[in-house]
Amino acid sequence: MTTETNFLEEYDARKYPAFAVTSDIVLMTIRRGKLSVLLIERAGHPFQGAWALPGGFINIDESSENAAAREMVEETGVTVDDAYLEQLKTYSSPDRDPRMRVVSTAYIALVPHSELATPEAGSDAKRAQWFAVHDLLDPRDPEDAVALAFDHEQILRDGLRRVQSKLEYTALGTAFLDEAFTLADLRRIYEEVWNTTLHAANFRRKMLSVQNLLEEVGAKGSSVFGDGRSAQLYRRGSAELMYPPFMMEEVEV
Amino acid sequence: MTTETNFLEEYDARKYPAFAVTSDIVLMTIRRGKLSVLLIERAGHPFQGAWALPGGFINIDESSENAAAREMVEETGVTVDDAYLEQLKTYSSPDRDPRMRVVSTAYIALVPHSELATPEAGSDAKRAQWFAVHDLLDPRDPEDAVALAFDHEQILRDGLRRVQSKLEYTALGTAFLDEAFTLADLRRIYEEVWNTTLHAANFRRKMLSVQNLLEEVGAKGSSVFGDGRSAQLYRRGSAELMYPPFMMEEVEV
DNA sequence: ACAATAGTGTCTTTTAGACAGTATTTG
DNA sequence: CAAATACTGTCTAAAAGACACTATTGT
Repeated sequence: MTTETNFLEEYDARKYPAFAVTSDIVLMTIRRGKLSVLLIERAGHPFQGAWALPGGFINIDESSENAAAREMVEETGVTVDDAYLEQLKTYSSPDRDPRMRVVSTAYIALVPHSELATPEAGSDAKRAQWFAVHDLLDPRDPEDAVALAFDHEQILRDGLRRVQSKLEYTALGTAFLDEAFTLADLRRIYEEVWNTTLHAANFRRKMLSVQNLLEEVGAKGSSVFGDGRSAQLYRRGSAELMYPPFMMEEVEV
Repeated sequence: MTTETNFLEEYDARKYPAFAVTSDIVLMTIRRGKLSVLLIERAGHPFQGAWALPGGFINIDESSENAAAREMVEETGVTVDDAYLEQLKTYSSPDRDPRMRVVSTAYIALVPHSELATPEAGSDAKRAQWFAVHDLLDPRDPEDAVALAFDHEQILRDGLRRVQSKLEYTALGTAFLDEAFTLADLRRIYEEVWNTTLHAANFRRKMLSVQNLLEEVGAKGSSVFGDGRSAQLYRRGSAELMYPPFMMEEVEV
């Protein structure tokens, strides 16, 4: 921490504003065919009883990414090996937490649902629950409306948009799936994250046309919710990026 | 963590690790035809004499974005009205600053070069200088190599990549230009940021085909470095996004 | 056998890339 | 007028979208 002598004084932390720094995690999976996010019910004030993203304070000797991974294990039982983890954005509005000055770096975590322990397995006894993301953010039924604590609804919206756009030009969709999956499985990921329907034949042609994106695994299996003919299994290949990208429909202005 | 009711006490900042939080700014412009970044020579330890991104501690009552804008004015004379400002990423490795625990949120700022006061106009007397980004990050001449302080080279690389990819699907290129510009001006922005050459006729067709991306301004003018026939002037239109995108060449693997 | 989904082939439309050639303006 | 760049038109290749049809598997 310290190397020299005279500037130590000058940079004493007490001479600068001190902040609490947290990591919040947007943990998403496809559960029962729906894009879902894990939320935790707040036990204390403020926002008591409201739902919030899992997260917590980062330790003095760890990075915020490390903190995100640690909190995720503690609160959800998901370990980083299973999860894709990516920094989303940092939220620093001075009044985002009424108690104190907290700067929070949000992370996106994606997991195959099969990897998940029951959320209740977290070490502390807080109640955790999966929520369907689209129902929560754009409720058709008023009953689906959920009030999120702090600025967590904004964080969730930002996280959803990030995942949606990354599906366009990366192999990120596979992060929702087990190692071996069918093209129908992958297509359903796209359909659910984008909240749309896709043309199966064209989706196949597109995905298989990208070099090294997917590679066949030497077996056939049934798609997750299969009900007919079983299909070729694939695993993720070495290509990280799709070029040209596979774009969502243009957003209406 | 917290489950109790006397939360005020429990959330006292002194009970949690306290961090210094800073904002660093990747301020870029096209100067003399080259994509350039403003760096400041460090006066004190560590990395004394090395070049660093402008930035500084955020105040207890402001957001990190606000701090970035404020520091930019203080150190470079550029005000936010002139600049495009966007959060890049947060850097939080525990050993990124040898003196103390500092978490820094980096921002990208883009300005038309004509808007710039001389960098020396900053309030504190530190030396500021423009560097050509591509020469700095990928020096062909060993003389161009510049050692950046802290993890600022990584931040600059991340910032460059962000700007490069945003040119693909947004109207961000116009942030480098004055209000009225020619298609040749805009093309030169793309060429310089992507460090490539583009086909002028196809570039024109692409840009003009996106609805509301550019609108004619009722006059002709000469391109910034024009030497022949003068051209139609455009200003940025209402469209934020380009669909379909205008992609860089595929990155080699 | 039938239902259901996997997978193939092909036609059309759109977009990208290349490039020839004309039009205008500056010096 | 010459040099230089703006601008237009057109051909070709690649990719996207739509859709008909065949193949294979589970029940």
